[in-house]
Amino acid sequence: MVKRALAEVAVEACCPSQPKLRPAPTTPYVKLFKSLGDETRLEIMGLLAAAGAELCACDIESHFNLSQPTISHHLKILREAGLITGERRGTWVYYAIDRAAVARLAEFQKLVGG
Amino acid sequence: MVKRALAEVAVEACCPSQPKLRPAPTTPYVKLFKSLGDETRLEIMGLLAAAGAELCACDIESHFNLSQPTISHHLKILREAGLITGERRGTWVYYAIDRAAVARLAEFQKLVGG
DNA sequence: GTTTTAGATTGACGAATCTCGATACAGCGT
DNA sequence: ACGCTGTATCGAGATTCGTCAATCTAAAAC
Repeated sequence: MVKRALAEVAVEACCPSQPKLRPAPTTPYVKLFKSLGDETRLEIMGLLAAAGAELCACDIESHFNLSQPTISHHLKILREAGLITGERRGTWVYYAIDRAAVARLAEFQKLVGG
Repeated sequence: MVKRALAEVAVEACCPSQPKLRPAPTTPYVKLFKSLGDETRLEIMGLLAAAGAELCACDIESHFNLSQPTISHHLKILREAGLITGERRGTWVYYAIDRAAVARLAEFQKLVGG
């Protein structure tokens, strides 16, 4: 009788009472992934990675069929997400991949099961 | 004279003529990052990671103050991005992190400078 | 077959996002 | 000081996205 009652409970419940599952905070990564979740911005990252060095904004612009304000906007988003660094030298601004960003990717990767 | 001419060019040009920089294709990662670029979906990933096992949809829903259709929608997006797997067993659907997704994150990481 | 319950789908609305033209700002050269 | 060039910011329009209530489908129990 007891045995049967337990069996019934097991069938009825899909979730055997996990009241307080405490996942690691993922909020810090939202901005990171939101920034990477755009075709143009990802291509900018690929461009900087392929260059292996810093590129000036005009260089990046010339690789797209997008207006200058649009590229500038994307560069700003990448900068604010900590994915790239931008340094003004004279008239031009040079952008490069921020290596700390790669580290944060590794962190998240470990978090989700690496 | 020749020397001086070269110097002038170096000053005037920020981009020393890199006509065909051929970055690795980043397009395949767009959907991946777009899916991760949402607070709720990222938290679902954290939940599944913390569980270390599959969870049924009802379990995931109970951790949010969002409607059932909304969670279902997010789960679909994560599934279509290859980030999680969903398997129906009887009445319930069980979700788990797709380990291949972690591998793709590592790929991208290597691409941008790991 | 009917009822019940877990999930998925549909349609609609508000918010966020991408894009552009126009404009403003920063540095260099004259 | 003035103009010129590279970059950033400011609206505004168009599209995408997150959310919900309502509805539909799938599987199990009766």
